[in-house]
Amino acid sequence: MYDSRLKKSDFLGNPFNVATDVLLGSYLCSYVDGQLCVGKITELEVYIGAEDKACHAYLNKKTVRNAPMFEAGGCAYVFFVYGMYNQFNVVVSPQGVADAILIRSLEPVYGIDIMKERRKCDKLANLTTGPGKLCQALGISRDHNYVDLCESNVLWLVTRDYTPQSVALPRVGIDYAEEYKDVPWRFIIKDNKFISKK
DNA sequence: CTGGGGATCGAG
DNA sequence: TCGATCCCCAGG
Repeated sequence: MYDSRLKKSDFLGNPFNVATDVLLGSYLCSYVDGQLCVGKITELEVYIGAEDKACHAYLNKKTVRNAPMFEAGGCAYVFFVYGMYNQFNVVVSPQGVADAILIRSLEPVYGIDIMKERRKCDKLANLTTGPGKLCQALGISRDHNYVDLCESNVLWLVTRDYTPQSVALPRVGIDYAEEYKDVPWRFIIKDNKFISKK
């Protein structure tokens, strides 16, 4: 189990299809400090470089920080915010197109004791329900920026084993994004309780 | 609700 | 070089 990896071509379709038909319900796996952790992706957000005011690469503007977004689909983009948290994104689309999917919540599947230790928290529902929390729980840091999720033995993705029903919602924490503030580009697994916000 | 915390990037 | 701002979270 957990050996049926997502492959390069899985990341190259329309970003919204990749989000709901490939990534939602698939498994994010990390092997950090000798510890395997696995979580099912229950919540994510789509960011589109060319037009999206909430996207780091709005207007395809490339900077040192967002450069990974311009890599080909399957690349990891990890960035640091608010002085203490990391956020993990899966880059999608072909090289040169700066689209990415922010992973917002997971349902813990394996390595739960390690997650509890890293998070200094015993409550299952609080381990991975937020983009900063899940990075902490799985040991994801900026060391993993640019990791090739199709090849890495540190951070990778495994195909989902069923087709979850998805629900579209507005994205979180982007009040500055004007007309893109309320677009329903956040997707969750219907009726799953491992979600960051109602 | 509040504020900590540090990297980032564009303005000057 | 500086400083406003940031795809958040824990604690009260």
